[in-house]
Amino acid sequence: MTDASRERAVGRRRPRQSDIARVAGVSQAAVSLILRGTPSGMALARETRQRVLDAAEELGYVPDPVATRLASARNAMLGLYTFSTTFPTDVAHSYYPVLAGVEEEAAAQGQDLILFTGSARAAARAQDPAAVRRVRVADGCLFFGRHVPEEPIRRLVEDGFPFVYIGRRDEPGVPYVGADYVPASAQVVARLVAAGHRKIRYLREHDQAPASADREEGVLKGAREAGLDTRGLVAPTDGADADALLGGWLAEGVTAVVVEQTDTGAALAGLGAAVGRAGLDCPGDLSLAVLGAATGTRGRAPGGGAAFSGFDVPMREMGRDAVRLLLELIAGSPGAATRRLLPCEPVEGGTIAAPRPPKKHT
Amino acid sequence: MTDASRERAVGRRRPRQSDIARVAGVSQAAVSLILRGTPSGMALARETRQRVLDAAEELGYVPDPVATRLASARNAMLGLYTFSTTFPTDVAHSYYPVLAGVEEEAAAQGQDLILFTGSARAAARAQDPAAVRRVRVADGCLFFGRHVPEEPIRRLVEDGFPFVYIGRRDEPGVPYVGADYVPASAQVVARLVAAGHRKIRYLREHDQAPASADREEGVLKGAREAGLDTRGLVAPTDGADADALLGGWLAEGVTAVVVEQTDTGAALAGLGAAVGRAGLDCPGDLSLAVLGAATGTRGRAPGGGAAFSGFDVPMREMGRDAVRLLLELIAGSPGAATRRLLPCEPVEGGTIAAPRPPKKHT
DNA sequence: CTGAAAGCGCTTACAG
DNA sequence: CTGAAAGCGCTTACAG
Repeated sequence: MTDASRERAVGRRRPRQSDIARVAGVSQAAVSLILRGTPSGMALARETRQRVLDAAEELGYVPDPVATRLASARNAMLGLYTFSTTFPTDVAHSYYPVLAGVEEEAAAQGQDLILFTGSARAAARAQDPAAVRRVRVADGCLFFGRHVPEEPIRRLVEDGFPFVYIGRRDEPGVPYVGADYVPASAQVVARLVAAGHRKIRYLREHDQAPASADREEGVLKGAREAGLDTRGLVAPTDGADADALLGGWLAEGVTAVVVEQTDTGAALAGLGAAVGRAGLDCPGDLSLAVLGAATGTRGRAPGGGAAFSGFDVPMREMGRDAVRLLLELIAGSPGAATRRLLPCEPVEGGTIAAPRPPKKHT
Repeated sequence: MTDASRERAVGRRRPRQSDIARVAGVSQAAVSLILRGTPSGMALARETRQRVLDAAEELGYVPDPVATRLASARNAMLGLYTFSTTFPTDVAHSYYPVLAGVEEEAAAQGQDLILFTGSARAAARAQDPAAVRRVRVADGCLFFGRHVPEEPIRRLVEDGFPFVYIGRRDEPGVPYVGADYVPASAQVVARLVAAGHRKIRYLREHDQAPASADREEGVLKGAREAGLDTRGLVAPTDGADADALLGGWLAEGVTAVVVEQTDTGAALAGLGAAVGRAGLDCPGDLSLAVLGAATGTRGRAPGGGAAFSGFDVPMREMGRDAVRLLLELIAGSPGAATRRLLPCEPVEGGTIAAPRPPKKHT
């Protein structure tokens, strides 16, 4: 068989190890050993190795990740499963920087990413274990999203499949990388108090997620530490009732509002609009603070060009660190804790000022 | 061996078809047939099938996706190779909707996406053929990006690897899904002419990409068809010299400017700023048209709140169609043409008006 | 130092 | 109608 006819015989089909073996005149197993650079592979005759390497190059060989994985080795592929579309229609979607961080670190670590298209449909009937189960084609998987099917995840835990949540989770034993909202939120309240505010309100969305629970906990903690009255402090909203809420608060003498910023941005958008309609100046008439905008995607205060005061969520870093943790889990050697909370950077911003009328400082 | 001890022997390990086979007293292959509900599976004795189904249920069997994919010779994984980071830092990056379309269609077709991260960067700084070759782990691959290494791609063509470009390409034989810029651009000129403009300029970026070439071709075509003088019509810019260009044009009596919108948005941004600095009203003093903003991410005209007149690039649809075409290629049965141009939807917008002073219409 | 064999968990022809 | 066999493309012991 000539080289030419041999190549033709291989045809359109992807080259595999046995093709290389035939060309190089060695066994298929030897090809595997040599290509992977294992000790036993390196021990083979230098000239043999070169022949194999050349043949692989010439044929354009690339290992089949599925076969590799089945034969129980590593893929160098990390899964990314978002419980919603990965590329949301809303371009400014708040969790985007997380994905950028994931991609960045994966690239740095030489890992490719498999996007498990959580077919909007699958999310709806998300209890379908098969949908989640296919993440096994990767060495490990990152999960991301507020609404998470519990049952399929539990199975993954049982099977010992390595995965990491992006965002804190309540379920015991589940590794995650989240943001440390409690102290960050408490500190925002402390700043308001330091500026002279005593009548504060916290506007949060109607949403049950660990991130929301943590922010509220932090706000309450901050209020208590400052000796503030926490009755009526927390006000859930969907954004539509902002005018009424704002009106009531002004009448009560509220001078500062803390707002939760989440995916939808509904609470902040609603309040911002209400402030505008009421013709209020921020921070002149009312101080505002926002809990958790993504770094670099912060909004602007109503009317002014000032950035919101509050803190940033280290989304990019969360993505990066989640990749690192996942890789540690895959290697079987989690270096540090497997449940991590990253600090949120305070943002000075320009929406906090002393309350009007200015209180005389003692 | 009792049933109990057998079950214990199976232990923590996930149940597989051979376990079911043992319990139900049939062959492993029969289990596969029955579980998959194939014709041959359905043909088996009703009672036998029930026994297998029961055993599967009892053991909590779920098929291993890795093995399934290996055996069925399809990975159900499509590559997505972007010649830059997939998740760009700039959230408003213009090609984002394409990715959304890709994800959407992939999900609908039950395909997962492999993001080639590390390799992308390596390819960029090395023209490293090995980097691009890695895409062969997928069943096929989508390529996307302006700056594309040619050599590795040629290699893929030779090997018969299925792939599709998103965006028109000049290389013969390369399948693509692009936008039909020529007629869309010509039509924009026609609209300007219909509004009474005779002195028009086309501002394009310094960039050699098929998309840019097509737009220019369309503008020239439109101008010729309207009997306009095409000398001096086209002006390349990097955005920095906008003031000078604008000044010159006004002196010449130019009443309308067509601008190319690309990734960077430099041309449009530069001109918009210049118009603002000159204190001009748009479209009162100058009509503007933009060639190719992504649907839903259009900018706003300087000063006013009006959307730019021009056309939309059907980015989302390009992404979707590229997935469809790729799947056809993988199946070996391209239904329609393998080089497709999708129509661009005209955008009425609010930046085209009759030139001032109004010309008397004959 | 080298090669042949078994196995990962499935699917799919192909004999009885 | 049913079952045993081969094969998907790899890895990893294990003989020579």
